[in-house]
Amino acid sequence: MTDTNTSSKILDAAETLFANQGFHATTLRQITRTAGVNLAAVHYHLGSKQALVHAVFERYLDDLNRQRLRQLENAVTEASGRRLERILEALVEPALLLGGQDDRNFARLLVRAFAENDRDLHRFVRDRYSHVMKRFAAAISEALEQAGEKKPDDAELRRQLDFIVGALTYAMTYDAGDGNPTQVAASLVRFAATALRGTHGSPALTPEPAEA
Amino acid sequence: MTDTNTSSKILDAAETLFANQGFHATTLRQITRTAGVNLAAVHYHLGSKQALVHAVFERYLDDLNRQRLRQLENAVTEASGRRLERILEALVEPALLLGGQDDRNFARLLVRAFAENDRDLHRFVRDRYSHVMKRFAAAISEALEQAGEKKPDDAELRRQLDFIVGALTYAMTYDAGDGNPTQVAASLVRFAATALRGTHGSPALTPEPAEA
DNA sequence: GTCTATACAGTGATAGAC
DNA sequence: GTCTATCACTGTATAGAC
Repeated sequence: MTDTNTSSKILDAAETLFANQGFHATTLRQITRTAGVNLAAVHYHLGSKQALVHAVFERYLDDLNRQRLRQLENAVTEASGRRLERILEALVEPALLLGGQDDRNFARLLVRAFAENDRDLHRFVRDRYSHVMKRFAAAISEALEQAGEKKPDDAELRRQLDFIVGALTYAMTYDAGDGNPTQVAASLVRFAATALRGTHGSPALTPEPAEA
Repeated sequence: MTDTNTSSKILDAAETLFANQGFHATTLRQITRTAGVNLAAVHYHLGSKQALVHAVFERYLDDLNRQRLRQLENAVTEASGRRLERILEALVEPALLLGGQDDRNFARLLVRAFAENDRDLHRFVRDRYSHVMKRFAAAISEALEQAGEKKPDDAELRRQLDFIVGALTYAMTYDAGDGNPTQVAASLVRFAATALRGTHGSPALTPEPAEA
């Protein structure tokens, strides 16, 4: 925010303007004017508007996932009764509850504008943070295995983690008036934990889905 | 597709180009050239590029939700054992399995570009199809109530339906290679049904979330 | 009413001087 | 590294022909 070099000034200005106006509506001229740098500087330092969006996105998500992993480290030491919930909270809470209202606005707009700029941004993000999701999948699998009767099927668990991330991403787009984020986070954790336990817990009662 | 009037020609050309290139990358000049009409025609008939996007979006989602409601009508007549699954299939399958590969590509891109053009497109869609979600919420509530021990809490059920829609929306953005849509649909239905039954079914075993 | 030709201000990008 | 000048192209608006 108070960085002095040109790249950081551009990133900071872009972050603020994107949060208030969205990606598409924000022009490079606005950004460079706000940052107090020349228009051409953004191309020299970042390459293109699309690359600038990537960079802003990356800086935000790097931070988010760092916090998730930190919270996950504490969660996996939890006694088995609530461990699954603690793990899911580590996934959900940094995204929904983090920071002040400004941060939440930014998160919301960032996610809302997810698909705006290029068609493979989604894939870019998924690849960049796949190790985080792998880590969560492993922790969830371990928690279920310890509490349940069998080792969860990996492919099925991956799909389910995607469902949770999808629900979370959708919830991140809520406007301020759309509901209490604390309540939403708690509901999502309960929803996900119940589904995970129910589909992996007791083989006799929950038949495997037909593997097509 | 074979409509002769100018409006339909524009909508058809836009639909195809959007599906192949995304909203943002597609220019009005491309659209009008493909449609064989004058550039100004899009403003005369639709008003703006944003309005054109709305119109294309609307035409697609009207169709999708019509099919959902039709499938829901059959689902609610199902015997109670699998009724919840049938209802969830009515929500999920038209979105994931519908039509040929072109339709699926279009659905994927449409959803991927959900937030692209204006910041309240999300809200626009939610408002326009809220009656569909109300109908599904009522059907799910009824199915749970009949099978379970108590009437589900409406606010909680609404949140959960949002989670399911979020997971579904996310799954709609999968690329062709990302997984078998039939498998994804089946997994999502099972995931959602398990969560719904588990959180609303037996009060003693599944404590209410703290209502903040 | 419907469509065409034309113009306009603003965009992202880039070559080349400093 | 930075800046100016300039480019092709964008969405939009409108005057006027059919």
